[in-house]
Amino acid sequence: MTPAVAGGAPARTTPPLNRAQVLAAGVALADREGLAAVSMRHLSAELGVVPMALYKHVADKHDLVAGMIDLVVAGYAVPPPGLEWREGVRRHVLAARDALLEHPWLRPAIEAATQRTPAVLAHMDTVAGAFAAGGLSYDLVHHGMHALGHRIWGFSPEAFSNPPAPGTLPLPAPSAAEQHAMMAAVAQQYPHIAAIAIDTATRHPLGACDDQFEFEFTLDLLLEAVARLHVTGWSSR
Amino acid sequence: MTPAVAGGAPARTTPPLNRAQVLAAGVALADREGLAAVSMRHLSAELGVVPMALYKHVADKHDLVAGMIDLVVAGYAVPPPGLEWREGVRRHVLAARDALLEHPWLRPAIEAATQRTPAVLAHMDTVAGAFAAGGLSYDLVHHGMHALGHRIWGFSPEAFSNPPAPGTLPLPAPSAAEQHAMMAAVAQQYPHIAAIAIDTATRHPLGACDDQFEFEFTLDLLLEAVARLHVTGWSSR
DNA sequence: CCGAAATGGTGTACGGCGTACACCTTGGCC
DNA sequence: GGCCAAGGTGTACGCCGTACACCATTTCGG
Repeated sequence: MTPAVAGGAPARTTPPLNRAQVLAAGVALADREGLAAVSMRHLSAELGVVPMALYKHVADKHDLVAGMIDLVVAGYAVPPPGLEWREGVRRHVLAARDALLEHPWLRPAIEAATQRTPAVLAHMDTVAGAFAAGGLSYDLVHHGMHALGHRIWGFSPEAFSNPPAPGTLPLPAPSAAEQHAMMAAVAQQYPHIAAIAIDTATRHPLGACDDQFEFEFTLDLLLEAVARLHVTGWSSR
Repeated sequence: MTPAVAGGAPARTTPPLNRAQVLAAGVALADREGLAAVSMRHLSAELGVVPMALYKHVADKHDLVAGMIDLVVAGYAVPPPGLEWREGVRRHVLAARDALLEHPWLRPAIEAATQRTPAVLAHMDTVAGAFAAGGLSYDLVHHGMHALGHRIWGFSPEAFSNPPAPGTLPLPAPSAAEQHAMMAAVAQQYPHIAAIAIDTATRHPLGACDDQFEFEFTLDLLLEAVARLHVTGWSSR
């Protein structure tokens, strides 16, 4: 009742939430249980609060995940200054990839996102700046950025299947004979895919594709191709 | 009552549905109203049937959209045989792009998909075959396919914003003065993006990016880079 | 110091979603 | 004629996002 000091009314049992805490909790929840688990109800429970309380801090669900994306993208590591431009761009992209590997939900979230948020724009600007530091024309920077595409965010657009994804296909493992029969059938119908699989198996006996290698392979392919255009004075018109 | 001929009982007022009809109706609905409008309830209503009836033809929602994807991908145009390999791959990818432009929902659907279905595998096999027709090693074919990534399906991974998307931002258009102020602020914070925008504006006075040009630019960049690796005998090990 | 406003958490309710489950009708076949 | 599978129905459940009215606490200008 009396104003200050202490010992009076319960004041406020817990300090009020704020947007940053909500977003951080969202990121933590997505890291732990996946993007699908980030519902307003689930997240609010996590914060010991009723679902509608979140709407005091985020406009709606889209704003929530946009904020989560922003939070992670703002944390992308920044390479040291003064690098040769190709190395600079390369480091930026690989730094983004590092963050992305820590937050597997980020990729689908970015793909589904419809708006560009501040940190996201800032990252794009930074990468464009890394190109421009090499003296490339903004025309070439522009097209080079398009060529990198989502690689700017740290992931490739994979046409080949992702790993089965946790929670999918709890089928009993097929027997060895069944596996053999299936592979034979696949080889019949998809001979080139089979040939690739065989080639890969002989080259890397233990596992499937090396994602990191594929990523850097294409990244360097693109950077080299852009560099070649640069030295030959390419222009889009 | 009596068996055959005609004129007896109403028989069946409508012939029974089948999977193909359900998938086709799903594609048509997605074309018309977008992927979000394809719910079991909505689609079933479209077919004059109760929601649960669809489950007699489709295992679940995922199976439905997988089937829809399969249906469209199976319809990708096939270039004439006998082309030089780069041109063959190029045509396959551009044919995929054509189909994709007719079905804007396909891109998010593919991105969200978790399983590879038969037509999808067949398309991958076909493209791999187009590479292999040029005598490229399967090692290089493999990495070339990874480099193409989702371009195989006809779309690039665009880091730059998609068009605002129908049904978004019904804000009143900002006044000219407001627009000017906003652009100035953006130019302050994102100087390189601003520089790109200015360069593009001077180069193509009328519109934003030419998506088709960007797509083919990167496609050709990659094909040329792969071709260069091919002639120099590249290998991943 | 008081009262008003702003801030932030609550409770209820609605319409939509995917789908499990039990049921019923119809058609074809022995 | 009787059976069975195929295909359509009806009901119900538990999720989802969020509109809206309400209440508690803090903050702040007069």
